[in-house]
Amino acid sequence: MAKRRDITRDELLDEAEHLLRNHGYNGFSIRDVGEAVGISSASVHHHYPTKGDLAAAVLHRYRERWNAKLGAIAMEHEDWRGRVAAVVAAFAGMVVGKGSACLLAIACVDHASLSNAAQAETKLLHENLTGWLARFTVEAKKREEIAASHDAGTMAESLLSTLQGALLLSRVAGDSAFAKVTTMLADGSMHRVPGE
Amino acid sequence: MAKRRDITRDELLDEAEHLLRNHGYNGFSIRDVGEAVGISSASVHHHYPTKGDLAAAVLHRYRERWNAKLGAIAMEHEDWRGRVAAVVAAFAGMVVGKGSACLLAIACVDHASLSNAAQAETKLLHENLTGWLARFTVEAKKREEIAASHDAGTMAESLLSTLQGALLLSRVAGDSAFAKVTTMLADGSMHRVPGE
DNA sequence: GTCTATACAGGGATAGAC
DNA sequence: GTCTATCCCTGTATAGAC
Repeated sequence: MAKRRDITRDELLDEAEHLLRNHGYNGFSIRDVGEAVGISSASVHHHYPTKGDLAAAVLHRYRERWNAKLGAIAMEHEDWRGRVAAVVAAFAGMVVGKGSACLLAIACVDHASLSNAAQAETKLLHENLTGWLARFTVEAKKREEIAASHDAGTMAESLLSTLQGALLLSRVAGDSAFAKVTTMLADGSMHRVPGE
Repeated sequence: MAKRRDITRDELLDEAEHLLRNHGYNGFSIRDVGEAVGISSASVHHHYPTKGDLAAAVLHRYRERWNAKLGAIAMEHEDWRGRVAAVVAAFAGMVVGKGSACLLAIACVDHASLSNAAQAETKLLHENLTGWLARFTVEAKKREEIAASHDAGTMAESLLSTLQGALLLSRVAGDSAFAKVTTMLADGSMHRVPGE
């Protein structure tokens, strides 16, 4: 049979993303992706010539998803606490459950194994995420919702670091540990209210 | 020649740790370890029968090193800020530079690939690290150096999460980003002083 | 777009000599 | 304790038929 069901690229990316999250870049094979979706490894190569291309595509789609999500959060929430809570919820929702772990963390650990394209996507992913968080921080400072003790870039990096770390550690610490840490974040305990 | 130079286990562990940090568990081979230290893969297997055993040994030694370090910090510093600064410095020293990344983060990402022994070591590593940090937190609360707004376990987990995340992200964000985040941590901006 | 077949490299692990 | 040789499997990738 010439075609079994004409796999869509999204199906391929879904499986690749799932495997990448749970096993790391060197922990899954093109064959694994094919089997999961019901085609041969040769067919996977038809859609994405190399494993590096596949990983770059997965990262690209992931990044776009995050940008859409953070843009929506920026629209839906105007206050700092609301935005932080929404970001935390987004991380918990997009990322926890079927395999936890954010692709950014995975990509950092496996950075040396990635293709140039995938490394570039990783850098962009980090820049986009911190960019949004820094924007939120700047606006919150203008509204005097948080103290201006540190620059926005550093606060954004710190917030992202905590989220990434907590997500990663949840594999040994359990989901409840992640929930506790993010609750602490969302409570705003990281950022002093001005006047104190 | 029967023996070229009688490799010590520590040499093997040094190289294995270096490779594990920089390439992840599935990103290096037993052959790589052997070549780096100057022996064949078969000889590596003589010291550590399986790759899982080797990884478990690396993690075990790493954990003991951290426990020794944190014990020393507990002795040398009595105040919260001093201890946090020392922990941050220890992370920067033990971990940044030749390959950054903490083995705990690596082990979490590659968790599914690890042997039972290595997974158990990972869990212990996490427990030991959070254990020390929680102890520091409890004592700081008693001395009223920090507010008792959250339980010690959560604060410890949060502190460790931030450190792990910042270390990981430094691969794309640069060492300066790690420095800024940890400076913010060491300043104690995470933890309100009581009475505010 | 999918398949089978295949090339080729690399990885984990073992056997047995020295 | 180290070596060489080897087994067997897996991984990436390609060629060419359907």
